Amino acid sequence: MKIATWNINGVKARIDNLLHWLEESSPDIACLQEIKSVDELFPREPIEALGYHVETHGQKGFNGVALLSKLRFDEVNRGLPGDEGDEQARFIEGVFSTDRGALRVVSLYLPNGNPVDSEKFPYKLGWMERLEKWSAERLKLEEPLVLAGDYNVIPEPEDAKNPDAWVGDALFRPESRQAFRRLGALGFTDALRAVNQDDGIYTFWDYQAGAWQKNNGIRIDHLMLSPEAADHLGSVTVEKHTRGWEKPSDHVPVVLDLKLRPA
DNA sequence: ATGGTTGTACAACAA
Repeated sequence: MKIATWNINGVKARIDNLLHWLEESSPDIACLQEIKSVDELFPREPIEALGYHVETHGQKGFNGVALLSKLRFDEVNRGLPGDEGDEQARFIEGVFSTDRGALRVVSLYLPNGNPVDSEKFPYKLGWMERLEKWSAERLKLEEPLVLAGDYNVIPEPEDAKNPDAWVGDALFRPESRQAFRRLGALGFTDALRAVNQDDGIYTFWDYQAGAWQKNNGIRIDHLMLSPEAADHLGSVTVEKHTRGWEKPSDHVPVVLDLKLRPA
């Protein structure tokens, strides 16, 4: 079963690319981030025409996440618990039936956190704490769980072409990296790193300053697996070619093959 | 070091 994550940076600007990618890559479950759309205006019809069920958690203008699935949703939960005042749409969980029982998949868009001297950085760290608490609870279920999305965290210097340029940035601050590592300490596996330790694997290239042409990228889109999901880990692929398409997103899809089958 | 780009119910802001 293929589970993919992709920050599409605006679903309206990216709908042609998205449909082409769905046909080409054909993930069973796709986790999208930065749809930048309210639920009512999400272009669900052409996606449903390709055989996908669509669930969104959107807001006007910014943020917004979605789950597209060839499997029927048994359950959908929107929003990361732990802060009643948080209005930002950054989290959606779907539950599916497989040959090994329930599979939980989360599409998450972790806050960027810049500038670090603003309220945005503590919001990011608070969000990561809430994610940690929520994840620790979910781990008790001992089920396959995939936390997929744009984490806005560069885990290690090897995950950036020019790590020096990111020192002090919210994506590379020690506090952000520590919070990411705490997910590992809880028992989650970074799927890409479990299958490939090479340097120079990136998932994001800025639109500015010729970053793509210089391969000045960073790896910030991650699939974190519970032990029961990691037990079924197959291949992990970064679909870098999509960054060279017309009107590309600044992120590319990361696709995980889990050795599970739909029920 | 600076400036560079793209998206969003179109206007500043986010990244």
